[in-house]
Amino acid sequence: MTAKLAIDLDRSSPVPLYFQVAEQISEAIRRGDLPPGSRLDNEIMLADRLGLSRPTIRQAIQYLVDKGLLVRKRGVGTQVVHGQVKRSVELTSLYDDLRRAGQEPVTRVLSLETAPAQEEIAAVLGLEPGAEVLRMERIRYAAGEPLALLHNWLPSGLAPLTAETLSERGLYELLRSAGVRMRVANQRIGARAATAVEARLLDERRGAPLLTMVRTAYDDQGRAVEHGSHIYRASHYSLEVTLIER
Amino acid sequence: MTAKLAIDLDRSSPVPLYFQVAEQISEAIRRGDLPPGSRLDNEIMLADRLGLSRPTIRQAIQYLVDKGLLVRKRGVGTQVVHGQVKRSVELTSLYDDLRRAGQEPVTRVLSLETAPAQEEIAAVLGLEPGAEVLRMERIRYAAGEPLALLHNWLPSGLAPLTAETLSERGLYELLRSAGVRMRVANQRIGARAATAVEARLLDERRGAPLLTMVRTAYDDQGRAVEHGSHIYRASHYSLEVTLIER
DNA sequence: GACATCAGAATGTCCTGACAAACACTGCCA
DNA sequence: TGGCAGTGTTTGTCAGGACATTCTGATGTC
Repeated sequence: MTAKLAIDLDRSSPVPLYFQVAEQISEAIRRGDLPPGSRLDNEIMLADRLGLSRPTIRQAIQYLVDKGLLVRKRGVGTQVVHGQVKRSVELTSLYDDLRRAGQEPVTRVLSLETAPAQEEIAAVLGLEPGAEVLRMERIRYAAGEPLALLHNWLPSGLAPLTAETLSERGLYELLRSAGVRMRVANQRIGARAATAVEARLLDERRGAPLLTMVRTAYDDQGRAVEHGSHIYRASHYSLEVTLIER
Repeated sequence: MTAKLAIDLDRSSPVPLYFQVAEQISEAIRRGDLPPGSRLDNEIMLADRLGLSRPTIRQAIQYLVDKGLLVRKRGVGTQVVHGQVKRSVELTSLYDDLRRAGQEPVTRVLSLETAPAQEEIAAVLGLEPGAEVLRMERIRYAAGEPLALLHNWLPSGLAPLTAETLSERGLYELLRSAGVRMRVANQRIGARAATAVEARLLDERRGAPLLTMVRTAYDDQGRAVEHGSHIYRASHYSLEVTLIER
């Protein structure tokens, strides 16, 4: 059964037509106008009805297929995916995650300084050994409890960061608003027992299981923009990852 | 500087032309013929030289941009991404990971049985409560040491699995060769201390930190095809995830 | 009644053509 | 010498058309 699905286009807008179409289909799915399993009109009909060409419609649909919202099958048609597929893969930060979960994260900046990079850090960031890097250490609280100990290194001069802004907003948010566009991140997730120092900072017992994450994020150009080594209280936090295979 | 980059096409092959182009560019990057940062010819020249149209070339390049191998900028051109971007996001299994790392994983099947699904399991798999599911428990060894305790539930009748085949190959490999096409997976990663039973099975001390992963994988249609609850020895294993943001 | 065959429907691939927008560079002018 | 406007290059978007491939369901035959 085909929903009527009203889509209106603004040809004078700088937003590409295919994107306008994709957004409105996506909205319809989110609203429930297009329930899981329902079939879209075929591409030619859609193109006809909206006064667009088939490639434009295809581009819109392809965009949503890549995001995991739609499924196409040759000879069959395009359907809204079944099941509660979560949000697409995203480069999220702990801060974003907590905010989305309705919490009010609080950050305490333990240290923030520029210094010559240690050899290992310079290597992962792709800098000359000894180049200036910004090094910071923070504790993130949620619901009044310490949640994670965050340790980051950034190439110096990337963004104007102060202890004050870092207390109020997340690192990724600050980087994004400074025009840094992160595109690829590699993260390694492990676990280990808390040392005495870590236990004290995180209000855990020594030997308590901690979740560790080491991440390096790269921008458009493949330049490293951030390296982080974080530990989380396993009793209070777990990581969620959604993978989509093309 | 533009490498000459020889690409030969087989128009009689069933492999799409855009894919042939993408594969060969990808190969050239892997071989080092196209070093990071080097510029590709512009799309029109490439199309001209290969006797293809520009949309076909664009499709090939877009494919590689999505995989994180290339970067495009309007008015500038297309470049090979800097930095050592790892493999794209993939739905990997522990077995695949170990094989790729050059190890020879061994699996011991502890149990394998069909039974009515518990309520919770039926819910995550999207089945009627009490529907038949295949439940299995395995231990995975690498280099002679126990590495992980794997607990899985599958809708019954999905693939012909026996304790014998499961000892020799990975679950995901078996599912794939049975025609199951996994496309989306949601995984939650955490950590906790080992219980006495777990410690004995994994040759750890009680209370040792373990990495936990709960994953549900869905196919093309959004139907759940596998649910797993695994624990890994944190001292011997860590998870690696690469995220690409579009 | 079961199986094979065929037609219709839908997406997949590929082509040609055109204009718009962003970026880098050059040369002009103050 | 420094800033600025113009110009060329390159990718981004969009149109319209053609044929191939694959899946579903109906038809027909044994």
